[in-house]
Amino acid sequence: MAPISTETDALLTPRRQRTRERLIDAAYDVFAEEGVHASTVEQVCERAGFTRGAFYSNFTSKEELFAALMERQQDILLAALATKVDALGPHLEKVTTPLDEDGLGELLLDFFIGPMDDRTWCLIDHEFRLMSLRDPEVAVVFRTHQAQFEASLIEIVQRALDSVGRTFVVPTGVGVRVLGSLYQDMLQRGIRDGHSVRDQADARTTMARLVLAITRPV
Amino acid sequence: MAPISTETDALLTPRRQRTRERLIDAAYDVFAEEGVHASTVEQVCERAGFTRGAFYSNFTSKEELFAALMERQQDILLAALATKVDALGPHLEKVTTPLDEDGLGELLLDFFIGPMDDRTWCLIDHEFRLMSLRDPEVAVVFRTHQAQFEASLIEIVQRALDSVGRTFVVPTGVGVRVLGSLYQDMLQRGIRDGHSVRDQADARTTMARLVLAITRPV
DNA sequence: CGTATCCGATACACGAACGTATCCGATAGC
DNA sequence: GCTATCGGATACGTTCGTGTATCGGATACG
Repeated sequence: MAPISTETDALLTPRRQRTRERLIDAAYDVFAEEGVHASTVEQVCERAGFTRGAFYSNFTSKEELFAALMERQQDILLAALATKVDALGPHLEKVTTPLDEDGLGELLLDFFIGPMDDRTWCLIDHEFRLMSLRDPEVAVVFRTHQAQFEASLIEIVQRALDSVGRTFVVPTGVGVRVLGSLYQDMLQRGIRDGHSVRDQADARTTMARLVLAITRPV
Repeated sequence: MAPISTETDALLTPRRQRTRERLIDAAYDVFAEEGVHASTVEQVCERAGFTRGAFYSNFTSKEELFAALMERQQDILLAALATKVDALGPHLEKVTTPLDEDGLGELLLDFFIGPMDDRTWCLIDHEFRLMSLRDPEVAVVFRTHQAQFEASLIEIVQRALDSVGRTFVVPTGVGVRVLGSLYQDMLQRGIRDGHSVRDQADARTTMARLVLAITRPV
């Protein structure tokens, strides 16, 4: 329950950095499986192939490790989204034909899927949200991440809709949130039911229909 | 981490029942504030005004207590929804005037709000969802609850829409899930930002606009 | 090749939560 | 009103995770 602080000390020997990375990698899996609070420092170290000595040499607490983990994941996520934005440039020209449901669903789901579809990430994200509901200090961090994420997402969805000549009938921010919420919902159902959203055909068509419902030809 | 079993032993003396109730009441608050795993049996007992002796006389584990808690809340929730369904009978006649945004938003939010708007419940529900993502056994219970809840909600929303002469342009189940997802999203934002959804005017209009977007006159 | 430093391993002491075994008071039945 | 049983309190031992203090080996540098 120590306060979360993002201490990115730039002066780290390569060896230290590698150790930290391995610990964060391990935490990513362990936290997802067991839950952050249920996880012990020992478990994380064991999976990383270290003892607790290594941990306390690199982090002061489990909370600091979690903060470092979230920071890293946020960077990865934003980078992935940035890549998708770029990839959308060429895509934007291709779709000039009248759109069909499947095509649009495919198109949009591809942008939601990828950065977010992983079961492991979904679990950690869900717990992060929960923490942010309890702890105002975490809420600050969460809002920051969320804002950046949504900004990227809005840009992507906006471009995607432009490319097929449609526009939201609700404020763009709301539209994106609606799509995001529904996607999350389906994703979690998938996890509970033990199958990925990827191979869930009706998820695609559901998303596609919703998009058609809350957009109109420009 | 003991398996959750719903042991509703009907043969309980009044005294035992009261003790159980008080423990569950306490758990409701403590679990919400601290999180289920972070909470200790001691904390729950302290808030309930008992010692651990009382607890272990009534429950075998924290998990069993949690199961009993969720069972009770589900009953309360369904009862509240049933009441709302009934209350919708008279309401159904009243709205014959052409609907306005605010009116519809008000109408629908009133049905989402009430059973779900409580911060405490939101926290516990969120954690329950998280548990269901990790533990298949919990997932079974969650799906059951969720199915009953959605059935009630669908009935309510269906009636409400009938009363204003509109119908979904997406499958009803999807429509309800979309509304529910967005509501949850706004609710959680409210908690993070420290204000209730109740006094968040734009939440109402946002919901109203979304409803108008995904429905059409019948 | 020797030495100093860094970093992870080992060992230990402490505290917290658990679960149980036992005790004692209240309540119900006769 | 006396007694038996029930239910919650008390007290204990145990386990588990933590954090720290110290040790030992590897790596960099002269």
